[in-house]
Formats: sequence, C-alpha cells, structure tokens
Amino acid sequence: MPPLPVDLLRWYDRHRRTLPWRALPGRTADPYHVWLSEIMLQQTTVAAVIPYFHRFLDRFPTVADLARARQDDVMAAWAGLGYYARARNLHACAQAVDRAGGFPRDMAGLLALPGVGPYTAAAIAAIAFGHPVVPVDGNVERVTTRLFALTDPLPAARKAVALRAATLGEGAEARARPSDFAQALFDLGAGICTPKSPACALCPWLGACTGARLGIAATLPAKAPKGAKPVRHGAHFHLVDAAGNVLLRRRPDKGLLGGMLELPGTIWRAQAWTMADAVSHAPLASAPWTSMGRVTHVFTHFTLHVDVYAARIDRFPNVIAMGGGLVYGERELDGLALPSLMRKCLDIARRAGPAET
DNA sequence: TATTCGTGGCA
DNA sequence: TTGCCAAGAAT
Repeated sequence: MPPLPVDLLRWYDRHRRTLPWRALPGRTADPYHVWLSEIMLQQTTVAAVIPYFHRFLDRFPTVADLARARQDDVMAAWAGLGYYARARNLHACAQAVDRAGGFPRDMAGLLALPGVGPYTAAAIAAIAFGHPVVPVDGNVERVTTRLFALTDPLPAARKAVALRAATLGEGAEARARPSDFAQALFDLGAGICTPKSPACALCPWLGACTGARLGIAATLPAKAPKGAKPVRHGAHFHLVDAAGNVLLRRRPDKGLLGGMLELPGTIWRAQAWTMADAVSHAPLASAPWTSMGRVTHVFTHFTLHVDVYAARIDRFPNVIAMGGGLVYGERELDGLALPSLMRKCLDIARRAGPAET
C-alpha cells in the first residue's frame, strides 16, 4: 500500500502548526512572507527564524521597502542568523522583484532569482502559487528515505530520493492542495518523522512505511561520513578611545561573514599566534595591548580560536580611519551588522557577560 | 561532484 | 563534551 496523500492531509488538517508566515486554513499566504521565511529557514531552525521574521516584517513591511533599504541595514537586521550570503541575495532579490512588479509565479522565473534554488523555488511555487510540486528539503528527504527504505547514503543518493519524493505528490488529493501537502510534509518531518526517535506510532503513514516495517526508520537517511574539522587561530583587537568609540572594519563582500563588520584582526591560520606576533598586526601596534582571553567559535567547516586584545588610547590617529577603519560609539553597537563571533569578542573585550539570548 | 558558507540547541 | 542537526544555494 503506497503512502496516500489523503491520509497525510487529514492528519495535517488536525495537527498543522501555526507559524507566523503561514496563512490561515483555506487562505493563501503572501508571496513576500513565503519567500522571506523560506530564505531564513534554509539550514536554520524554526525557533531561530521566528523572531527575525517578525523583526524583518516590522522593519520592511513590503518587498518594496526591503528593496529600497540600505544593504548595511539589511545585514544588521540579519546579524546573528548566519549564512550571510542569504542576506545579500535577499536584498538583491527584493530589488529584482520590485523592478519586475512582483514575484514570478513559475518555477523557471523563481529559479532565476538570487538565493532561490531548486528547493526554495518549489516551496514558493507550491505554497504561494499553488503549483503541484513537492519541495524536497531535509524533512522530505528523511520522510522519503524512510517510507521507501532507501539506504543509499546522502548526498550521493539525493537525486534518486528527490525523484521518489516527487511521486508522493502525484495523487489527485495532493494536486488539489499543493500548499497544504508541502507544509504537511514539513510538519510530519518536524514533529513525527524526526531525525532521532521518530514517533512512528503517531504517524499517518505508518502503514505505508517500509522503513518502519523493517525497523530501520530511525537509522535513515544514511549519510556519508564527515571529515575532521580543522582548527584555525586568529587575533582580534578592541581599540577604544577616551570617548568610548570602538574601531571596526567591514569584511569583503564575498566569502566567510561577507559584508559584515568585525574588530580588526589577523588572518585565521592553522598555526597559533604569539602575543608579540599578533600585536604586530594590530591597527596600532604601539598601543598598550592587554590580553582579554580567548573566544572559541565553531563554523560549519572549521573551529576558530580567537585571542582578544584590548587597548584604550586618548584618540584615534587619522591614519587608522584612512585604512578603511570605521568608528562607532558604544551605544551604536547593538544595531550593527556584527556576526555572533564578533559579539563574543566584544563581550570578552568589555569584560561583560555573554549577550542575553 | 565537492566545498564553502553560521549559529544555537540538544542528547 | 563532542557531534549532530535545522524548510539549501552558490561556485
């Protein structure tokens, strides 16, 4: 017996989550809200996204508002959410949509937008425009590999899994409710068919699940082993003048933490820095640098240890400002595009506790 | 196809 | 504590 869309939809009608970007039952969500939430939700938990989603709608009520905003303000609003290329693409996408007079309503048009890939295009098409497509995210991959007991490891098997996932939405009931069907798959993956200890007893598709019947559901999807995470070292410098102004600089627009602000610092390398070596790279090597301790930050593909040094001087020499340095007052820091790593560095440099979360 | 790209929560 | 994980895209 194949998994029947009607069984999933019946379950969804009783158990669907209420989320800020979701329309009420029977209504169609705003494409701007759908798009914004989908970008934020890429590799990011619902709990982390919710406050950012509210803040964005508050600051940028329409896609036109977002298009007209300055990039610095968009980056600052995104600060802390991670994967900052999403924020740059978000801004560029808003401008493209605003110029076009609205979101494209077909897959090809959606796929052409910055930051919109196969998954997000399908999600917007299904949820905002009612196209009968099945967006394949991590939830859908998990549900699909378990339903059909697909044991080939990801990511190599991704294409085969996607083809099988598409068959889930072929029934007439699914094609009649593409938005609900897509979101029902998300809710099933998030609440029942979870990565660890899935609640199979509560699953509307239990009777159709080969993985459950074989007792291997919880082990799927199989994943290729990951390589070891290398360690890198860096040093960053907190230079403050008598008025309490802090010296920052902006990172290049591409690459890690692209377009975000940071305390001036060394490159991040495999070899640890001695204090003397690090301070020789400080924005003002002659300042009275004091070691404030070490911050450890785990990125996706490496672990970073940052030694933080602080110094207070009377006033900034002009030569510093000429080198691309940016000076901000202490009270301005909260509203800036500072990634979490730099919040940690600032906290330790100012001998304050970690920012409340 | 394989890397690069954040962050915080949780077992 | 360490590793795993989250509505992936770009290169």
